[in-house]
Amino acid sequence: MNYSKQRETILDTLREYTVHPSAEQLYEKVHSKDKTISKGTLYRNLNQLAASGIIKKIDGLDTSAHFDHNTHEHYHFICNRCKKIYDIEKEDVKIPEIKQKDEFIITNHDIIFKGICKECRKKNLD
Amino acid sequence: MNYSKQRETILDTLREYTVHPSAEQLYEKVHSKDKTISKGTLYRNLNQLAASGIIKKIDGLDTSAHFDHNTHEHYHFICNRCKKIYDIEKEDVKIPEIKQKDEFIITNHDIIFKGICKECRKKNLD
DNA sequence: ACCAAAATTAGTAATAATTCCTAATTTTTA
DNA sequence: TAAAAATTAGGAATTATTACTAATTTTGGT
Repeated sequence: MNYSKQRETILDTLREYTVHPSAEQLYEKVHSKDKTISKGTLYRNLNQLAASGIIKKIDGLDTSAHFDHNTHEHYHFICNRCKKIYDIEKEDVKIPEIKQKDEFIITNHDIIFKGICKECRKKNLD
Repeated sequence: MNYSKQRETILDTLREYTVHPSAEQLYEKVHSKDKTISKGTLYRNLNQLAASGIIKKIDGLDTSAHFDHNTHEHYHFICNRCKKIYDIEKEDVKIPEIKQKDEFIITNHDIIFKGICKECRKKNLD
């Protein structure tokens, strides 16, 4: 991968997030820094960065992909009400182990927990 | 939910699958039975059926949602090469348990395993 | 069975997320 | 510093899905 100013801006911007933005959300922020960066460039770079393992692409959270600069293995929780995405540390989960039965070579797995977050639960009690 | 002939056809058709078709794949088959069923009707019904727990909607497998008539809890494996989706029985997985720390009320979770399936592995050895 | 209310439909338009295309520019190589 | 390779902006195209509307079907009470 060659250097490009645009890719640097995109990666830097993603790294400012503690949560995991969608491409659209990231675009807003990237665009506010550099008006000339196009969506094509954003998507291309996010996919390249994910393919080379520098960032992570998370599917299945909602209708769009989300991106995460935190590459250490961890899982996610999405609140069904507010749709916010929280990190679940791997240390807090008993990691699933699968009896492979010679059927599959499993290289990775994602766990997505769903439910109601503390904040939304509180709101409901008012 | 009222009865409708279209919904019956859609559900019957989904139940013919052992794998989990996308809406598009299902549409082909449904359409071959009844040319008048529209995509709008298909999507609406799939979402209604999923909302009422009669079927399951699986996100995060690829770019589209997939649907599963098998409502007993189980996980999925998707092959990175052929993109086929296999069932992983819950009995074959040590279920993850999370230290909730009072933060979340977890109502459900999905696990998606990724890797290479047996068939694709074989092909590579030829 | 009959009828009004509610639910559902087909078909199409609209939207959202993402990829593709192309000519121009930038980066790397040597 | 010039040629080759990679990357870009911007817009068109594609894919997946939802929204809209007038017509039809289903349902529950009589």
